[in-house]
Amino acid sequence: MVERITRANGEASRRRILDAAAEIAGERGYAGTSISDVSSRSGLPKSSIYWHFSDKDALFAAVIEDSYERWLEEFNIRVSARDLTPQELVVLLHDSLADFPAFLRFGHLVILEWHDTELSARAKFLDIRRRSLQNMSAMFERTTGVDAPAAASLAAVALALVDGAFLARAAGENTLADSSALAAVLEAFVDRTRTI
Amino acid sequence: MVERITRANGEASRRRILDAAAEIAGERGYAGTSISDVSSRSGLPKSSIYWHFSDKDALFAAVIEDSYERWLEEFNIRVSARDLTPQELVVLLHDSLADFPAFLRFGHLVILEWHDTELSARAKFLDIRRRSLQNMSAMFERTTGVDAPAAASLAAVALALVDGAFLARAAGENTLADSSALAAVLEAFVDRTRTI
DNA sequence: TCCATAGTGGACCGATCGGTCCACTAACGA
DNA sequence: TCGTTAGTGGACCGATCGGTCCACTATGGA
Repeated sequence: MVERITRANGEASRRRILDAAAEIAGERGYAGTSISDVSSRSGLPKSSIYWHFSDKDALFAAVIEDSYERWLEEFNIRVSARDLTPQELVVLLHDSLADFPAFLRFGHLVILEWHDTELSARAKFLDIRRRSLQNMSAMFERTTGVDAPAAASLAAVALALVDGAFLARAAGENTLADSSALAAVLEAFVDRTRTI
Repeated sequence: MVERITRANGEASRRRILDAAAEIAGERGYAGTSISDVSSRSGLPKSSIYWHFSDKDALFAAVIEDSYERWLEEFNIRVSARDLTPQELVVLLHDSLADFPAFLRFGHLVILEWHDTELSARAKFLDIRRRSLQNMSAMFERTTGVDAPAAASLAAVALALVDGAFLARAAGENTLADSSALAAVLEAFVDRTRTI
């Protein structure tokens, strides 16, 4: 039995739905995004959305996964398999997220949004954050030479700075639009950590 | 003509509505909070809500203003009219926001949430942020002795750290639950700024 | 005491919500 | 060529949305 070839139309439609949903969800959050909105922005009827995804929860879980993968792909290109110092990493994170903001915008929203039933999208995003913190921590241990607890603290601070700067951008403030300020902060903190 | 005394019941109801709305809005955001939810949590009928507030937009604008004032009152007690260094301020901000999270939770949500019509709550929160940044900047100029641009950069970094740490707490991470890490970061950055 | 008014209770409105159903088309394998 | 199936179009569902309306109660001032 030959592997069934997926119809070109089906895959393309799934893409259009995910793109439209990611766009709107990054602007309005889970509760603020209606299936009808996704339908009209993607140009596909609601029945197509429910054919590709079982329900709203599953759709937005797929949106998180998909937009994360698309951002990660771009990010990995910029990293190009090097090990990075905290200040290098924070610059790459900041700049790549400024170019592909949909992923983190929706991510931040689902962190803050609670619902009666736990959202799959939220669980997925929290898992991505947890793994990212671990990766950053391990990398910082190698590139700065500090011990594991100090590296974990560095990672937490780096993530907080990136999140905070992203929020400031969303608020229309240009105070941290330049990533060099973040790098300077982390460099000072790394030096302080090393000398103690 | 004697000033008309407001009925005790009316003011108390307004309070209950604002408290209920702030609670739910901090969990679900603007779009995710329905007037029916506010009605049942406050125990007052919808007609009472619409008697006290003209519409949903006005209600949540009042929620931002009110929850800000209540947090600010508590914060000012802790500050006790001193001038603070960046590291002192960030600790007080972090801890007071951990104790009164409703204000910033909803604030972050309305930063990220967009709507067809600009939300009054969002505009109010952005204005509060702007004024806070100015106040922090002026204070840091006095307490650290750096020049105005450096003080503004310090304020932006301090705010980003507080926002980022708050988001990490909302995500259930305890990596930055202790505010001393934030203080250490800012102290290192202040020293670095001074010596340049 | 009696009227004016602040505020409550609840039925009700049209629009929209998430989701279902089913007829239908187009492309594929046999 | 023909039957199967992936995928589309659109009508439709009950529930809930933000908001309105109005009868009603309770209270304070005259």
